[in-house]
Order: sequence, then structure tokens, then C-alpha cells
Amino acid sequence: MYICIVKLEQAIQSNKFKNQMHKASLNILYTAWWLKTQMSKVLKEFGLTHEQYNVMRILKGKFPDQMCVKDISCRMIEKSSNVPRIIDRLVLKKLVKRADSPTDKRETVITLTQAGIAVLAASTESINQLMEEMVQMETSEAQELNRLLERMRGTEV
Amino acid sequence: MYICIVKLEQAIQSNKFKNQMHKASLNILYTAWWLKTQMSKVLKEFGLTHEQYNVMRILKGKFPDQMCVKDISCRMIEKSSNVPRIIDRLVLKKLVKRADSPTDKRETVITLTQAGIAVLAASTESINQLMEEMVQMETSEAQELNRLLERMRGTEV
DNA sequence: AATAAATACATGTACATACACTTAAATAAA
DNA sequence: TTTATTTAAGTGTATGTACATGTATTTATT
Repeated sequence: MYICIVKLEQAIQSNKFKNQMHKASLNILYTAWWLKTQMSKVLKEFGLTHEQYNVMRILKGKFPDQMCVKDISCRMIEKSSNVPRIIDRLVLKKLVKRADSPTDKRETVITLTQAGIAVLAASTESINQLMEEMVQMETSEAQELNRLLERMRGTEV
Repeated sequence: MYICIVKLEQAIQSNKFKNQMHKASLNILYTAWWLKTQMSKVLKEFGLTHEQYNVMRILKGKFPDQMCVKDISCRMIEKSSNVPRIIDRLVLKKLVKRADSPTDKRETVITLTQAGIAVLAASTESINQLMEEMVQMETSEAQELNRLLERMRGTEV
């Protein structure tokens, strides 16, 4: 049970925005923080961080194939994440395993373990449930939101 | 000069989205990361991090009045930021000064220094310029984006 | 074939986040 | 007034980010 502060003005106690665009950029940063915080609360019950979960989701996308670090990296939402170290922690928890690549000795290849698959399935179930409870939005609205976000990023300078 | 990867599908090399809502949440996280990265590149020229800049902007909002740590904290975009430590670094760079509160001995009060004001003004100028070059968006679109982001957060569970 | 360049990953450091805990001071309760 | 509670700030630790550097290996060049 939680109450969400809807308005950005309340959330950051300010209404001094240069223009709607400036407000939108702060709104995106705040909404991303809010999303991550809500999701992290759920993931914590499974002993996972948001980033560890992201790596596991990526691995699942190719499972049962192995993936090398760079292929995981380029699929991360936050590109400058330090994937080797996130993997270190997943290995310690025995949720993934790391091995030398047979084709390229520079690479290490990663796969989910059976434990990893189980934890991922359970946590994904909880995350999906959270999203359904938390976000009440029409598909058409979500679609428009996607369009506007890509419009925002979609320029060449 | 840079080229921005517009589409989320390209950015995270995936098109397996549960639904538009799921895609929208990834899109927000990715756009926030993209925004922060672009802004950080500019701020780096001034020796500032994104978070240090945020604290300085908040201080400017009340200048020349002093602000205590909790009043800064509750205005931060990312609420769990550790403001005392961000202030530590700004003090080291002599961009803000810290003093004991005269009215409440538990509090410390913070103000921008003259150097802080100058650095903030110059960096804000660069940030505004970046935003204008980078984002080509109509006011009406930005307004709609703000509406949808608040719609997304606007639920009680 | 020998050397140079590029690539893949790991590691080091400064900064930040998330969260628990400590300490001192202010406020409320007895 | 004394004690208990709450509050403000600071500190400690694990994790992550951003970026530079190191090391081994592969690919390209001569």
C-alpha cells in the first residue's frame, strides 16, 4: 500500500520551469527514479538489484545459449553499466555461471543456472504484478508516450 | 556532433515487449539515462556531476537565503541521494559553504559562494544550449508528455 | 611470419545510491 | 522537570556508474 505523489511540482517542491520541455526532462528523470525505486522494492525480496535483474532478463532472451559480456553490455538499458562486476555478484549467488569461450579466448561466456531461471521466473511474476497494480494506463496512451519519448531522442546534432 | 539512436529496439537490441506499457517503462529508463549522459558531458567541463548541479540549482532557488540539508533533500529529483556527501564535495570545491544553523543546532545551513554562483550560471547556460540543440519538440508535445508521465505515476494502490 | 592495431574483458578510482545505524539536539509526554 | 520520542545530520557498507588503464588475444598490415 503506498500513495504516489502524482504531480512533479509536489515531488520536487518547485514550479519554476523554464518551459514545458525543461519540465518534461525533469519529469522523465523523476519518473525513472520512481519506477526503479518501486521495482527495486520487489526485487529486494529476491535478493536482486535492478541491474542484476536486467542482466538476467537479457540472458533469458538467449537461453539456453551462452552470451559473452559485450553482447550483454550492448543490451543494457544503462550503457555504461559495468557488466563484469554485476556478473561477479550473480556468480557469487550462483544465479549464473561463467566459462571461457571455446571460440575466442578473450571472451567469457555466461549462462543462467537452474537456480537463476527459478529466481528470474518468480521475480518477473512479481514485477509484472506490480506494474499491473501500479500503472493504470490505456494501451493507446502508452503508445503515445513511446512515440513522444522517441521523438524527444530523435534528433541529429 | 553526435548521432542519437532513436528507436528503443535498436538501443537495447530487443523487440520482445510484453505490451506497450512494458515498453514505455523501459523507454523511460533508457531516455532518463540518455538525458543524464548528455547533460553530464556538458557538466564535466565545469567539474560538476549531475547531482552536484542539481543541489546547486536547488540552492539558487532560495538564494541568498540559506537552506538546511533536509530542505535540499526533499527537492532532489532522486530522493535517496545522500545530500550531506554531495555537499562535502561542493564544499571542497568552494562552490558552497556550510555553517551551523543559528536556530536549530542539529541543522547545518548551506549557501552558494560567489564562485558557486558563477559556475552555476555558466553551466546552466551550456545546459540550456544543449537542450535546445538536442531536443526538437513542440511545446504542445512536451505538454502531452508531461501529462502522460504524471498519468503513469498517478495511481493509488 | 613478424609487427601493429583493435578487441574483450578485467581492474582501479572517484562519485553516487540505497539503506541501516549513530549521535546530538529539539520536542512531546510523564 | 525529567524522561521518552522524534528529528536532523552524519557515517558505514554494499552496490552501481563513469571513465581510464591494463592484459591477453585476435585481426589486420607490412
